[in-house]
Amino acid sequence: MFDIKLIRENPDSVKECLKKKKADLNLVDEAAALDRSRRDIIGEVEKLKAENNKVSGEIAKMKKDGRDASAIITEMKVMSDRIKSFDIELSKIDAELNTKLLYIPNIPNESVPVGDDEKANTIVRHWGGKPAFDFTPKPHWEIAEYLDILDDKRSVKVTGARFVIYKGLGALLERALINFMLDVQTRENGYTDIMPPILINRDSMTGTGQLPKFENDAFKLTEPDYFLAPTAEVPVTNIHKDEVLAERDLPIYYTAYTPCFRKEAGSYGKDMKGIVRMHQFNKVELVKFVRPEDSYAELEKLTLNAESILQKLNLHYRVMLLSTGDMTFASAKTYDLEVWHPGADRFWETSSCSNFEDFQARRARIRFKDKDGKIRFVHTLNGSGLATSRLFPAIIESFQTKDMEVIIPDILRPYMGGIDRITKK
RNA sequence: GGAGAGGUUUCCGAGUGGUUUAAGGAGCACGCCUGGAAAGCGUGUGAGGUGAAAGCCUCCGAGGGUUCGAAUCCCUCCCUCUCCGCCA
Repeated sequence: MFDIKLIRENPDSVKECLKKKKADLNLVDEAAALDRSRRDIIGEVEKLKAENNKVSGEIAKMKKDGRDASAIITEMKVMSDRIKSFDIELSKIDAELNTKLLYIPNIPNESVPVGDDEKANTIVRHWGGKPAFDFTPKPHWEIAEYLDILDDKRSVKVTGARFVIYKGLGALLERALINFMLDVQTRENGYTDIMPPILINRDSMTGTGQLPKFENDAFKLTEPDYFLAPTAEVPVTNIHKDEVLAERDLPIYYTAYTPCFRKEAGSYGKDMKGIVRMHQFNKVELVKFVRPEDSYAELEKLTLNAESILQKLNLHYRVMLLSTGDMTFASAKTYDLEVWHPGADRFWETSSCSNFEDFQARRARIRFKDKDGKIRFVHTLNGSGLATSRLFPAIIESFQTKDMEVIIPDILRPYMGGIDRITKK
């Protein structure tokens, strides 16, 4: 949620910042105008209410003394009607203003490169190197089909396009990855394991910023008014919705595995091969609630926590700092981790690590009481740690052999009953 | 899904149309007392909005309604508990 006070105090610098994020700047002026009339009406109606409260007390006293109050009561009927019509007007303006604010994106941090799209993203660092092959590496869908570990034909019968069935050692590898990632984050990096609900109510979807603007991107139940979680970020961040935390509780680190559901609206026909763009995929998520003064240091740590998974798996990747035009609506700063897919001969985003500052906290009303007893919004962060739909292919493609076997990375073998490779049955 | 009972401030808990400006108690904070502590006594103790400030306004699960006036009466919804049904 955008802070109306920033708009009230300095609309021009707000617009300057939001321009970088390609926001509709009219929203700022419209919000400013609504804020002005809102406060005008509050001034009026509160004067009337104060008067009304005073006279009500007098009426009570007269009744008690057995005096006739009918003249004043008649007078107060008029007053009451005036108050009611002001209140109706006010709640209309409140709702309009609130809607405007919910459609304004977060302001990017100063360290974020300014640009229109992903071309302006900058490479922060590389890790590892492209694996060398003495043959042409195959894409994961060819290997997976040969090894019979993924089935994207029968999943169409069960559901439809962009769903996949993991089978046999494919399912085991998927399960191993999830367990391995959760173990690393809980045992080494201090995250608490969470298994949240995956059906989400409207208020929580609004809290993290998916609604109201991006309702078409989410799967939705007809009854009740619930959505399928597009990421564990939504249920996990909303755990502390409407709470005032103690400063000593911070920072809070949560990790959660959930399936994630996305409509991928607007991507028809794109990336149809393999499992990189599914309507349902698996992801381990990292979520943090921190003090505002710590949030940028915490973003660096969170990104390293996500990177550690790729390093332990010995997968080549790069860290990108997203430009203002490529960032999501709610984010103030985002690093993407892109893992190398040798068979596809390209990098694929497998993690997105963001600091939302107080944007989500304001929407979801997540606050803390600081040392001086002052109540402030926390900063929220999250990052994938990681998405298997991009990680599974990276493993299949990076560790393939000439005769289409897949060597299991050492660290995953204990999670797979000790097997060292996937071979054709 | 059915029947019943509930939801009040940090917590317990009173309140069934007008001195409720939400009693009382506990907890917490500060002060007095004390060699120190406990007990006792006193004072204070929520959030949001608005305003330069004093102050004022709003909030008793949520949203509507009745009334000059609602924690209190009416309607809808949500949640909790008990019993029944169903079920992994």
